[in-house]
Amino acid sequence: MRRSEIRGHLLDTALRLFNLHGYQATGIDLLIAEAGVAKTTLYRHFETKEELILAALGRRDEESRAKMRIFVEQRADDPYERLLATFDFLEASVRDKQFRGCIFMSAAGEHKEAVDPVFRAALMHKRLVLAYFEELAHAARFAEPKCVAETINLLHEGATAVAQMTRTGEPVRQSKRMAENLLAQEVRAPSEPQGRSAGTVPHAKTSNAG
Amino acid sequence: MRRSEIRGHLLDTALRLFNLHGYQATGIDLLIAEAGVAKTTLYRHFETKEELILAALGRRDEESRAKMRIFVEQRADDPYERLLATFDFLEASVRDKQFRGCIFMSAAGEHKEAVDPVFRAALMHKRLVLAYFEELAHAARFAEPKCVAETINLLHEGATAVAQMTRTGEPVRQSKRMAENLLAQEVRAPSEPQGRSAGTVPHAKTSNAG
DNA sequence: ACTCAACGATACAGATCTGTATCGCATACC
DNA sequence: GGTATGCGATACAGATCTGTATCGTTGAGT
Repeated sequence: MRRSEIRGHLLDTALRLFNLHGYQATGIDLLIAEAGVAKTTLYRHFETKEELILAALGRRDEESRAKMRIFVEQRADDPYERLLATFDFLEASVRDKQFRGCIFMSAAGEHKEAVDPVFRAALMHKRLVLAYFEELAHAARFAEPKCVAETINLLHEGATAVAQMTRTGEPVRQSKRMAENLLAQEVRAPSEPQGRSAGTVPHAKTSNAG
Repeated sequence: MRRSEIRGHLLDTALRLFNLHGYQATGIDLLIAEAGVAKTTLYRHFETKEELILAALGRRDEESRAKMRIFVEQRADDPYERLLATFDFLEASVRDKQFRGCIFMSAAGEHKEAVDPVFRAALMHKRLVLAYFEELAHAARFAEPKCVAETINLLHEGATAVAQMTRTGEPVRQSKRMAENLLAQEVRAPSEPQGRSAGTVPHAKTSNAG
C-alpha cells in the first residue's frame, strides 16, 4: 500500500468498524489488524483514539453530505422535488446491509457530554445537514424555510431511528409521505415564470399547526 | 440499607449511570461505589454485567410505559387528545436536566447485533410503546390505527433524536404540531353518541399520502 | 545513489475492565 | 441463643485497553 493512502485507508477501516461495533467497542488492536498496518503507523497519523474518531467523523461528514447533494441534484431539478428526494437518498442509505443507525447519533450516544469533542463533531454534522435542508427549502420558495428544514430534519431523524430497530426501509418511505403531506400545506411564494405580480406574499401562519 | 431494597437500588443507580455515561463506559467499580455496595453483593444479584443491563432496561421499560399511561390518562379523556398528550409526556421527559437521549436507543446503539439480548430488549420496548400508540389510535376510532401509531411513533423518535442534540424541548413541540396536522387528515369512524347511522364507513385512502 | 523519514513487527508499560476468592461481621430466622 | 445466609471490604486473576519504545527494513525524494 502506498504511504499516501494509509491515512485514508485507516479512516475507512475505522468508520466500518465503528459502524459495526461502536466506538468504545472497537479496539485499536482490531482496527490495525483489519487495516493491515502496524500500531506505530496508526499512532504516527493520529495521536490518540479520540483524534482518530474525530477525523473519521469529519471524513464521513463531508463524504455523506456531498453524496446527498449529488444524489439529490441528479434526481430532480425542481427544489421542491429535491427536498423530497433527500428521503430517497436516506432510504438507499438505510437499506444498505451494513446500516446500523446513524454513526453521528451513535457517536453522540457514546459521548453524551455537550462539551465532548466527539459530541460536538456529531452536532456540527447535524447542523450542516439542517443547513442544507434550509438551503433547499429556500430555493423552493417556502415562506419559512427554517421551519420547513426542521420539519424535514425531524422526519429524517425519526425514520433513521425507527429503521435502526426494524432494519427495513419502510419507515423512510412513510416519513416521505408525511413530508409530502406537511409540505403541501406550507406557504410558498409564486414561482418565477408566473410573472411578477405587485402583491406581497401573505404572511405564513405558524407552520405545522395546520 | 435493608437487604430487600438492594436490588432495586442497584438498578436505579445503574440506570442513572447508563444514562449519563453509556453502558460500556459505566464500569462495575464506579457502579458499586455510587450504589455504596460491595462488588460481591452486586454479583450475588446479577451474574454478569449484561444481566444487570437487561434487568435495568426491563425495569425502565415497565416504569416509563406505566408513567406515560398515567400521565396521558390524567391529562385527557378523549382518546384523540390522549394521542396528542403523549407528546406532552415526551416533552417533560426531554426537558429533564438529566436527559441524554432515549436509553433504549443508546442501548441499541452500543449493542448493534440484532441477536444481541440488549438490542432485543430495546426492540421489545419500542414494540410495546408502538402497541400503546395503536391502542390509543384504535380507541380514537381511526380507520387505520396501525398506520396512525407508526406516524406517532416516528414523530416521537424524531423529536427525541433532535432533542438529544439540541437539548431543548422545542423539537417535541414541533413534532406535536406535525402530529396534529397529520392526524386531522386521517379517516375516523364517527363517535358513538352521534346515533347509529346505517351507512358504512368509507374506506380510508393510504395514510400520510395527502 | 544516498539519506532520512515512514513502515512493520513486537515487546512492553500502566491502567482498567469483569468476575472470583477470601475473610470477618452483621442480621435474619429458627 | 445458635446458625446460616447476606453483606462489606479487599485482594486477586486474567483479560483487554491505550499508548510507547525499540529495531530492522523499505521506499520516496533529491
